[in-house]
Amino acid sequence: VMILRSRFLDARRKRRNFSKQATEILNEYFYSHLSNPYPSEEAKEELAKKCSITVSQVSNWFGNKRIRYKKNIGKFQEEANLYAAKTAVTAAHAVAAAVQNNQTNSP
Amino acid sequence: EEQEPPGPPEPCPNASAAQTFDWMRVKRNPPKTGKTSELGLLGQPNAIRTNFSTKQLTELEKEFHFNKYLTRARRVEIAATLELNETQVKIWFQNRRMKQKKREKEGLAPASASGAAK
DNA sequence: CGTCTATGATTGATCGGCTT
DNA sequence: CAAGCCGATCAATCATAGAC
Repeated sequence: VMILRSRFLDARRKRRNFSKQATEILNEYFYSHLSNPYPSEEAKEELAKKCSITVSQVSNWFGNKRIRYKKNIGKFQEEANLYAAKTAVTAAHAVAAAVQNNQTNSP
Repeated sequence: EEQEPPGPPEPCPNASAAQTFDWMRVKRNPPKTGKTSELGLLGQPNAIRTNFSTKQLTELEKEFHFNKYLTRARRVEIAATLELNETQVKIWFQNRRMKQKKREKEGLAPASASGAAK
């Protein structure tokens, strides 16, 4: 039938994939908050700024990521471990810095 | 009717591998908006996303331009004219308002605005 | 260059919270 | 207490970018 529906109204869907770095930042947040990957409005704004995309795009990204992740957890296992290791290193550095700071600043 | 076919492919629970958190189990109830299926089936709601026709969307859009909010009477009238449920019309307006708000907000400072400081 | 998959966006409808 | 609205999210789908 008129399956030719909105052929031009959807023309705006000329999307462009996000930069590799933006995806990197979004994934880092997603996997480091896997127990509750729902960034607050403030967090979304911050991520949007870091990724140079809009807040809506950040929302879309998380929405798609959450649905697709739970739809096939196995498919993201590799990615999950990759980012888990990365954030672990970051956390370790943070702890090290904290310890260092604590020793230097001993009352 | 929910049966975990085989064992979840995750025989390795240790390590930092992902667990199954609550948000991953969230399941939405099927839509009950659709009018009772015309196909003889009794109380079986459509349970599927309704596809609005171009004509219906055009009319809804026209009405929205006239009024952002509907009165009960107008809603009944439109629902009848477009052969939709009052709920579907109500929801369409609700979503349309949110869409407009989003659009206004985005098309108002795509470039660097100063204010980020908060 | 065509086919298949990954991905961003759109949207009807649901969920929880608050207001009327 | 029921009904409407908001804001966020879900879930299915569209259409294209990218992998092969």
